[in-house]
Parts: sequence; C-alpha cells; structure tokens
Amino acid sequence: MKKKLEALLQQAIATLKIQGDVPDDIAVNILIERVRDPQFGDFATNLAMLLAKPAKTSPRQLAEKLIAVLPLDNTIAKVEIAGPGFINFYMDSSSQFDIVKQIHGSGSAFGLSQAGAGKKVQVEFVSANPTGPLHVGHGRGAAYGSAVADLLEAVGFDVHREYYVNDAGRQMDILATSIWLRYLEECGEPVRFPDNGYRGAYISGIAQSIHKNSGEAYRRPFAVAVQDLPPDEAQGGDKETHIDALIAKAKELLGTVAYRAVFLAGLNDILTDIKNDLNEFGVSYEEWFSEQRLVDDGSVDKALERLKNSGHLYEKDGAIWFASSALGDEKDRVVKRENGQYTYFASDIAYHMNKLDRGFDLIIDIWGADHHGYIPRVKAAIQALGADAAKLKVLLVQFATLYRGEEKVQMSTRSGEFVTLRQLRNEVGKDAARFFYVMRRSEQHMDFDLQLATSKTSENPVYYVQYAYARVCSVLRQLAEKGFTRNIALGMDNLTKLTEEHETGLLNTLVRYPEALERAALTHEPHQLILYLRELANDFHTYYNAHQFLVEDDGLRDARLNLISAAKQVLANGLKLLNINTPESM
RNA sequence: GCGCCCGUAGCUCAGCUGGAUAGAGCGCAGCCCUCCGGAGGCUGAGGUCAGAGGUUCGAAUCCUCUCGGGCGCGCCA
Repeated sequence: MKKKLEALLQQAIATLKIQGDVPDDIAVNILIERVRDPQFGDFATNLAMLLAKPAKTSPRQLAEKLIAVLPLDNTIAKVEIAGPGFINFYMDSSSQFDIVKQIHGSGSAFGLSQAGAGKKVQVEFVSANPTGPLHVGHGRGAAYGSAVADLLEAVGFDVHREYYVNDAGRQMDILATSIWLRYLEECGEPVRFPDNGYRGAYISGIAQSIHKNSGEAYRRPFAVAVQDLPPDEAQGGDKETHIDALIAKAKELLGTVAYRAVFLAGLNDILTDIKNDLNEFGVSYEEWFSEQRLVDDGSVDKALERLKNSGHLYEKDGAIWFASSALGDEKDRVVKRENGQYTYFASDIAYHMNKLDRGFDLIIDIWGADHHGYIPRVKAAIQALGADAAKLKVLLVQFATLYRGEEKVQMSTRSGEFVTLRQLRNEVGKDAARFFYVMRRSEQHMDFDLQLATSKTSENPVYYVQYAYARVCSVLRQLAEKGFTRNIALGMDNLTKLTEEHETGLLNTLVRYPEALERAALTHEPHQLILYLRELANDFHTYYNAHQFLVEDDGLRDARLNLISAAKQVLANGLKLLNINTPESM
C-alpha cells in the first residue's frame, strides 16, 4: 500500500515538474507514514512540506497542486490537506478486510518478502573463546545474532551464519596448561595453580576425563615444571610472565604431540559443550570457522603480505606494525610481536580478508559492547585491503544485568563465578530467555528479571504473547464443544460484519506485520518485531475481553473466527521467526 | 585525559531515521466484575524528553557545550 501511494506521488511530482511548479533537478525521498490518529486518515506524507522551499511556494499550496494531479483509484476514498501541509490519505474501508484473506492464503509465508533478494550477507556472532562455557552475556549475543540472521533471511537475504572459533593464540595455551595442571593433581602431583590459570570446575572435569582415558601418560613432575620459573603474582612477580613461562615448560616437558593432545582434548570438550548449548538455545550456524586454519593455510601471512605490498606495514622496535592511524584509527597496531608471534589482530585481518574474498555483499559482526574500540582498526584493515569499509557493519550488544525480582544477581568475572547461559535456560526456559534478550534494543543496557520471565501472568510479556496464541486455539476447540461447525468460506463472505472498533483495530494491526518485519530486519532491530507482537497480542486480548466470538449468527461467527485465526497465524509467524514456541494451551 | 554508547512517567522501556496532542507495561488512584481460559476488565492521574544554546516551517530525534552513568584506550583475546 505504501509503495502504491509512493508510486502515485512520484507520478504527481513528475507532472508538476512538467508544469514547472517544481524544479526539474529536485529529487526527493518520498516518505509515507502510517498515521497513529485515525482522524488524520490511514497514511500521510510530508512531501509538500519538503518540496515547498525548492518550489518557492507554501506547503499547503503545493499540497493542493499535488492532489490536483494525483492519479486516484478506488482504493483511496479521500485525500486531504491538514496541519502545516500534510497530505492525508483515507483508504476505502472495504479494502481493509482483504488482509484476512491474504493471511489465510499465505499462511506461514505471510510477511516474508524479497527485499534482500540476491544479496549475500554474513552474520558472525557469539564467537566466544572456547576457554569455558557460555555465560549470560554471550546469551544475549546469541539471541540477538540469531534473530538478526533469521530476520534477514525472512526478507530474502542469503544468510551465512558463522562462529569464529579462537582456537589459536595464548588464551588457548593458558587453557591447555590449566587443564594439564589439574590433570597432574589427578595424578597426585602437588600442584600450585597459577594465578592467571583458568579456575572453573569444568577444567578439572576435562582433566579427569583425560586421566580416565589416558592414565598417567601426560604425568610429569610438577617440581620440574616450576623449576627456575619467574615468580607468580602472589609470589611478588608478574602473573603473565609466570604463566607464559609455565606454558613453555609444559610444551617442553610434554613434547609437541602430547601437548597437542591435551590442548585438543580441552578445545573439543569445550567447543562441543558450546555447540550443544547453542543448539538447545535454538541457535545454529552454517559454519564454525577456525582461527587456527587461517594460521595453518598461510592466510595470515598472505593478508600481511597484501598490507605490506600496499605500503601499510612498517617495522619498529623489532615488531611489525599496521599503519591504521592513517585510516581513522587512534594509533597504529602491532600485527607481529617482537617475539615473532602474530597478534590476535593479525589473524582477524586475515579473517576479514577471507570474508571479503568470499564475496558477501554485507558483513555483519556482532560483538560485545566492550569491544567497540576495536571497530576503527578492523575498518582500517578492510580499507587497507582495498575494500569498502562500509561493507562491514559492526553491531554491538550491551551486557544484561540479571535481577531476581528486586534483587540483583551478583556476578563476578574475577572469581569465575558468572551465571552460564545453560543455568539461565534451566531457570527461565528457552522461550523466555530468547524473548527477554531480544526485547530491548541491543545497544541498550538491559535489566533481565528472572522472576518476571518465569511468571505466568500478563505482566510477563512472553506469557502474554504466547497466551494470545493459545487463546485462539482454545476458542477454536470450544467451537466443537458448543456444537458449531466452522465454515471458512462463509466467514470470508461476511467479513464486512466486522465493524466493531476492536475489529478494525485488529485488522489495522494485522496489515502492519509485513512492514514491521521488514523494518526489524533491515535495521537489525529484532525488538521491533517483539514490540509488534506485544501490540498484536494486546489487540487480541482486549477484543477477546470485549466480545464473544462464538455467537449464534453463523456469518458473524465465522467472520470473527477468520479474523482471530489470522491473528493466530501472524502471532505464530512472528514467534517462530524468533524461535519461540507457540503452545496450543498453557 | 581521549574515544564510543547511553540519559524519555515512580520503575522497566518504546518512539517508524525531522512531523500532528511524546506512548506501552508494571506500580499508583477510582469504578466494574465471576464472562470462550484462570490473580480478570474499564477509567484516570503522572513528563521542562538530564541541562543550555544552535540548525528550520517543525527537534526526544540532527550539531555544539555542560552535567551524570556505562564501556574502551596492551607487542591480551
């Protein structure tokens, strides 16, 4: 409908240009809005106000000229000028019922569009280091990222979901060493655990299973391992230097093969856990992309070679730097350390080069908000690689603070006592978790009330929306109990009987679904869809409270059933898109 | 200190990319109620959109500054 009005206005402008009322060279972006207040009609445009200045006339005068040359058809009942120069469109009321037939005809496909057809987009999200289980912060990224991806798919994009596995680098070595030390404990070695090691209970679990499977194959005397080591933090030294030395010692004592075995045992165990966790959360990926792979296949070298050839690298203090400050970054960044090792950033450059080479039209990275300072250097890298930095869109997700009623759930990353995503799912369930995570704008800090998420009252938005769906199901069940038979065709013939205020309200909300979906997708704002669903549920509930559906009049009854079935369909489409269940009874 | 995000009703948050009288839920106040599905429904009060300037027909929205909150500023990832 909007597009139709837009086309009509475009024609009107063209006519005015020929008449000389509007300068030829002007190009406007026609904005058509749905109006909130019914007294101003159904749609409105501010076009006349925008064109008034270049046309050297007043908005209202121009609006009159526009209307005079506007090609009309029978779906438009009335066009009026109002306020400072708005053009209001009143649609013919008989067309408002078409939506019921349309939803009935399209079913689960209703609302889908082809807005992004032919465009390949990659969405990379979560990408948490495989050094431990996912926590509630990752949960929000998972819910948000998958929602963004699913929405894009719903509007026609070719979507590639990806998890970047940071399976190379120092953090992984710290993990492997931590596991090894716990393993030594299992073997009965007296171990002093390093201050910078991973302390979670899952580390011991992995160590135990290694011990169970391989016996004492990796046992080495702890005393030898810590011999001549620089002191740890608690011993008055530096924890980083200490652990690095310890890692080196572990590699030396175990040898490449054995060290690698411990390393992989840890990686596989944790990665499997993450995959299961996400799977149970309704999050799936087309690809799990290994950082190690970039190192192994020479991609990192290749990427740096490319930057070097285009003159973006230089050497200083024994390290190799990327001159990112010339491309908008605060300062230059090291890509290869003095000790010859690549930095994390180096493999990230290679990763983004890989993404670019795969020919995506749009690359979406979803990061925790604490990584925002990283954006300029990655954009700089993309530019330096000869691509358009606008191809990369970084979406940030703020952390969520958990509450149980009034009480804040304490989380301390320092002691490793964070709430895991799995714990959250166990407490509130998948549906509530997904809904709550996505309910707010991603860049907004959010308070996640665990108590509210599990409550079975209308205060709980998930419950409220799902309940609307279940209620329609219930009414349809009641139908048979009351001895009625539903006649869909009869209902369609009697749609004009739906003249109650609640009915027109519901019809108007249903019409908006495709727009709401498309907007949520294109702006990467899934909360828009949630908002819409809450509104729809509210419209349905108030209608339900105000009117009886199962009335004696066959035509009216079937018309109402068709209307609420349409609402049911749209609720289902929206909820399924967000990977939230649609229970038939609650 | 510099950079990014944020500040909207008592609370949690929307606000359609600059439009018409700034909305919703909870909470609060009053009224009704036992109805297909339950601790339900209806109505109302409540706002200097943090503050001050600016841009224009028009600003919660865009620009500048101030105040307040969060985060980031490693040859960590």
